[in-house]
Amino acid sequence: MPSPTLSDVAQAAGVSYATVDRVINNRGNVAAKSIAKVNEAVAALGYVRNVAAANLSRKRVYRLAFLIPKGSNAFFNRVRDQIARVASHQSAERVTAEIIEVSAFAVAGLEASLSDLVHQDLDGVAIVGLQSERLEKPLAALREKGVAVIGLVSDLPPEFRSAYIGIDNIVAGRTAARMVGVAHAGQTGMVQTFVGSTDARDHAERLQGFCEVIAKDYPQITVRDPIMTKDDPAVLLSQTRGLLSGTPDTTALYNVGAGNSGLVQAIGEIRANRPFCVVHELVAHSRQALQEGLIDLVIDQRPDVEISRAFTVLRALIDDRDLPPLADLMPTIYVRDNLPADPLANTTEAQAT
Amino acid sequence: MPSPTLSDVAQAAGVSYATVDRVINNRGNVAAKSIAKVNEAVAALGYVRNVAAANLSRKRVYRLAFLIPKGSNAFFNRVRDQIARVASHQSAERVTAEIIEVSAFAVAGLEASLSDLVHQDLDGVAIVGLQSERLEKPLAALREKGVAVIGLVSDLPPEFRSAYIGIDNIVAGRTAARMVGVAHAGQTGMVQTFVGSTDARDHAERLQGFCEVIAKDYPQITVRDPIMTKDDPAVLLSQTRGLLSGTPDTTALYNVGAGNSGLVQAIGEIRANRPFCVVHELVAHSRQALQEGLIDLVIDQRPDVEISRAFTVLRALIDDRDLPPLADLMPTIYVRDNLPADPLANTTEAQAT
DNA sequence: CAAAAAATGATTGGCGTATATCAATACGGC
DNA sequence: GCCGTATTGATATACGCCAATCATTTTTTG
Repeated sequence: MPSPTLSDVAQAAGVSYATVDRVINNRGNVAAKSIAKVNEAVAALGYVRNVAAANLSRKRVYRLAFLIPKGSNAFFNRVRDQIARVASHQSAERVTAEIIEVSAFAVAGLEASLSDLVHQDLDGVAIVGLQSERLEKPLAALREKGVAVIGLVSDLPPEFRSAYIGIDNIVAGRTAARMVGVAHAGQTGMVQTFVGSTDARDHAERLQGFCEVIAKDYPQITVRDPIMTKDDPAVLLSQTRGLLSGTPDTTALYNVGAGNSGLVQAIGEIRANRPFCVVHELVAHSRQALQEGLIDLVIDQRPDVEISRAFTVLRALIDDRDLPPLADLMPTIYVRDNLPADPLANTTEAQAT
Repeated sequence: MPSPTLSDVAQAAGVSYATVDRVINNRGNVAAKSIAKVNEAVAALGYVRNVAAANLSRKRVYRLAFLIPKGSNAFFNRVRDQIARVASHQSAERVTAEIIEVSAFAVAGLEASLSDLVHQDLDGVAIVGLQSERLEKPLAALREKGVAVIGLVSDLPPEFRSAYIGIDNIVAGRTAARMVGVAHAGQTGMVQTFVGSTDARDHAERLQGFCEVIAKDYPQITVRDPIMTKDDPAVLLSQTRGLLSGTPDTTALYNVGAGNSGLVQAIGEIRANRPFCVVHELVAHSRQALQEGLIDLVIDQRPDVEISRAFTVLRALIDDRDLPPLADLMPTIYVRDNLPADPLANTTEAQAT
C-alpha cells in the first residue's frame, strides 16, 4: 500500500489538485469549506508530505553559517571540527555550512560579523552568543530576512533567536558540586575554585550553581573565593602550585573555566595525596589527565552532540517542520572509565560496529 | 552555483548520461577507462548524489522492525515509546517501524520471531539480542534476503549483524565502581551488590567491571558476593531491609539489575546514615529516588539516544551510505542535579527553546 | 576478416511536489 | 439578471535521478 499522494487527497476530498495545493501550502483564496474538506481527507488518508519530492521540486538548499569565536581554544577546535564533519556528511542533502570566526567574546566583533551576515543570503545561522543590546539591531535584520537564528553554547537575547542549544551552566556547576560533595563522604573539606573571568556569564553561572549546592547540602565543606585565571594555563600552574604547598587543608579543586593544562601540571608535580579535582570540557589535556589519574572528573557539554543538534534544529526551522524527539542536553560526567573514544581516532566505519 | 547533476558529470567526462548512470549505480558492463573518466569528473565537479531526487525516483521506503522483549519492564517501556515517537516523526521520510514483542530473554521465542521476519519483506531490523547458536539460521536467512540487521541494547552473534548499538556493560560496571570508590574518600568500606541473574550477560559484565576496578584501585573496599534478585522488587525490598538492619558496616549498595523500587522502599524506611547507592537505568522510580535523595547515582544507557541512532544506522545501511559522525555511546552518570526533563512531559516544541 | 561479444549512446517515462497560467464557475450585491 | 470578485478546475513544466529500451559503435575472438 503506497502512501497517498496529493492527487489521492484531491480525489478523496472531491476537489481539484489545485485546490489541495492551495490548502496544503496555504496560499489563500480558498473557501473555508474547501479547507475543511481537504483537511478531513488528509486525516482520513493519513497523508504525509513526501519531503524527498518536495525538496526536489523546490530545489531546497540549506545555506547555514556558524559564528564561532576565533582562536586555538581546544574546546572551539572541537566545535569547528564537528561542524566540518557534519557539513561534509550532509552535503548530499544540499546542506552547506560556513564557519565564520569572530574575535573571541568581543561584542563589537560579533556585532560586525552579524551585520555582514545580512547581505549573505543565508537560510540559517547558529551563533555562539553574547547577551548584549548591541546585537539586537543586526539580529532583527536577520529575522527580517527570514533567516533562522539559534544560540549555540552561549545564548543570545532570547527574543532574537528561535532556539538555544547548549547546557544550563548553573546545572553544570551544581553537578560539579554534587560530585565534590560525594567525594568528601561526610568529612569536612575546603574547596578552591578557579574562574576565567567574572564577566563570562557561563563561568559565573557555574560558580553560582556550585556554591548553591555546597551551601545547602554539604555545609561541612567550605568554598574559598575563586582565583581569577583569565583561562591562562600559566596562571593556573603558579596558583595551583602555591596552593598545594601553602594550603595543605585544601580537599578539592574546581576549575570553572579553561587553562587546565596548568592545573594538571601542578598536580602532576605532587601526585600523592592530591585534592579531588573537577574540571570542565573533555579535550586532549583533560582526557589525558583523567586517564592518568591526575584529575577525577570532567564535566562536559558534548559539543559534538550540540553541533549535530544545531544542524537538525536549523533544518527543521527552515523547513518549518516540527522537531524530532530530542533528549535534553545535560552536562555529562566523565570519569576515566566512561570516556568515549578519542574523536581524532574516529572513522565513521569504526563506530558502526 | 547550483550543484552539478549527473548530466553535468556526463558532459565533463565526455561520455553519455547512460554510461555515467552505469558507473554511479555500478550496473556493470562498463570499460575500466570509462569508469576512470567518470570518477575523475565526479571528483573534479564535486558531484554529490541528490538523495531527495534518488529517493523519490526509486520510491524508497524503509520498512523497519524492532524486536523488543515483552512485558511491562520500565526500561523497555521507555524503549518502545521512543521507537513510536521517532517512527512517527520519520513517516515523512517514508519510514515505518513495527515493534515486535518477544517473550523476554527466551531463545526459543526470539528464534521463532526471527523466523517469522523472513517472510515479512523488511528492509532493516533492530534486535535486542542474545548470544545463541540457535539464532544463526534465521539470522542468516535474513541476511540472505538483504535485510539490514543490527543488535540493540544487547548484542547478537557479531558475524550476523552489521552493527551493535548499546553500551559496553563492563564499562558501565567500571563506572559504577569508580563512583563508589570516590564516595569512600579513602575510607574502608563494604559494598553489597545485587544481580538479577547470573545468566544475564549484561548483569555479569557489569559485575565483572565493577569488581575489577574496586580490586585494583580501591583495595580498602570489600565487595560482598552478589544477592540474586530475579529483578524482583519484593526480593530487593526484603534483602535490603535485612541488610540494613543486620549489617551496619555496609557502606554502599550497587544494584546491577532492575527491581529498584524495592531497594528504594527499604532505603526510605531508614533514611538516616544510609549507604551510598548506585543503580542502573533512569526510569520513574529511580528518578524520583534520586530527586528525593534516597539514592545517589543512576548509571543510564540513554535508550532514547540508542533508538534514534538505530534508525539512523539502519537507514544508512539500507541506503549503503556511510554514517554521520556519531559519538560513542557511553554509560551516562546521573546525579539529582543533571537529570534531563521527564520524557513524559516532553513536547517537541518545549525542547526547541 | 567476419562474427560474436562488449560497451556506449540516445532517449523515455515515471517518482510526488511546487508553481504558474488560464479558463470556468460560483457567489455577492444591486 | 448583470457585473465584479472570489473561488475552483484543468493542465503543464520542472526538479534530478532511476530504470529500462533499443540502436549503434567498439572491441574481442576464432
